[in-house]
Amino acid sequence: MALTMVSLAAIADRKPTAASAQLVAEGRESAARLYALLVGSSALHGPVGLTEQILLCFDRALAKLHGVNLAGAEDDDDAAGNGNSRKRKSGRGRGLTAASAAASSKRMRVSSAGGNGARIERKATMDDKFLWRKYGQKDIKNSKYPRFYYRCSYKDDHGCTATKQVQQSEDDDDTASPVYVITYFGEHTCRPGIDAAAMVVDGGEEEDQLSPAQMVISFASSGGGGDASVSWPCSGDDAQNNSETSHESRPPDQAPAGEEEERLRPCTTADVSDEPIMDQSTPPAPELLADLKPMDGCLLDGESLFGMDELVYFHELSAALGLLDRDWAAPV
DNA sequence: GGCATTTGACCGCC
DNA sequence: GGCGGTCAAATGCC
Repeated sequence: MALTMVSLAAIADRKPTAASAQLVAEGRESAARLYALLVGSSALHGPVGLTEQILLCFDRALAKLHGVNLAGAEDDDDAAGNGNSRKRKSGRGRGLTAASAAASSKRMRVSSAGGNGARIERKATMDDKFLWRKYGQKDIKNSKYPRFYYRCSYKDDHGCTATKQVQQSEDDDDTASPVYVITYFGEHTCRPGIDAAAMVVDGGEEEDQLSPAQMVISFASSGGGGDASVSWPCSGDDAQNNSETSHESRPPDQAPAGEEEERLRPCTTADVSDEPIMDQSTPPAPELLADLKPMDGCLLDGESLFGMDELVYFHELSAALGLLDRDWAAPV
């Protein structure tokens, strides 16, 4: 189940293609048929709930494939600067192998409104509960901004292999808040039980880590105008360490009038229910991630975070997109 | 002095 | 040879 959801999220974050959209649509239709069968069996509440979640995730994937930015997250390939980081193939002899890098890479996006570039960059990209040490910087071909390389400060002390790469997105040049794409590699062995990368995918599902998961997190501002959604494949307790996620953070000193860091909170289920999901503008301070409540229904241990009205919405959306047969069962 | 950062050089893959 | 990732000496900061 978790693997399914993560895969769907991964699909959803890639650029839409007719082929992939069709595949997702077909998968969605199959899930719908399964749902219809399960609904016919009154004693199958568990499977029904799971199927509902599958349908929701398909809907989200389809919506993204067709440019409906439900999660407010841009394509991470573009965000990383023409996708170079995605194409990482060689781990080099001294570093991560290609396999290990791909196995555990997790990405997230962090934005921060203008101002002191260096300070903001650090503020926006370093507050993830881990102590990082910069060990390199590299200009990336066809990318306007350099890529920064960090490793866990406890690499020497504890042999911690966790590393991360930070690169400013070129997509947001025209905005006041630069967006940083953070890619995590390896695991934090310095703090047993905590792994900034692995946290993204549901714990214990090794398969999930065999390919970079594409998680999307967006945040709403309580002040309005900020919409939000989160695709969160792990429990809320792990929220602070989620990576391969997208979120934007706007430091308080650069926040628009009336916004303060304390108000920058991740959206909750209620946020999503109340507002249409199109884009995020006011992200939380990373430290606030610790208090995040995951709101995507994908992997929340049997708890669907979407109401059925939302399912209908996605159903209608998919139908409007012309991808799906209209006879698949969307429960109301 | 200790630590983190910077930056040119090096390595390995394609 | 180009490229991305890492190393390690030099440098800066506290």
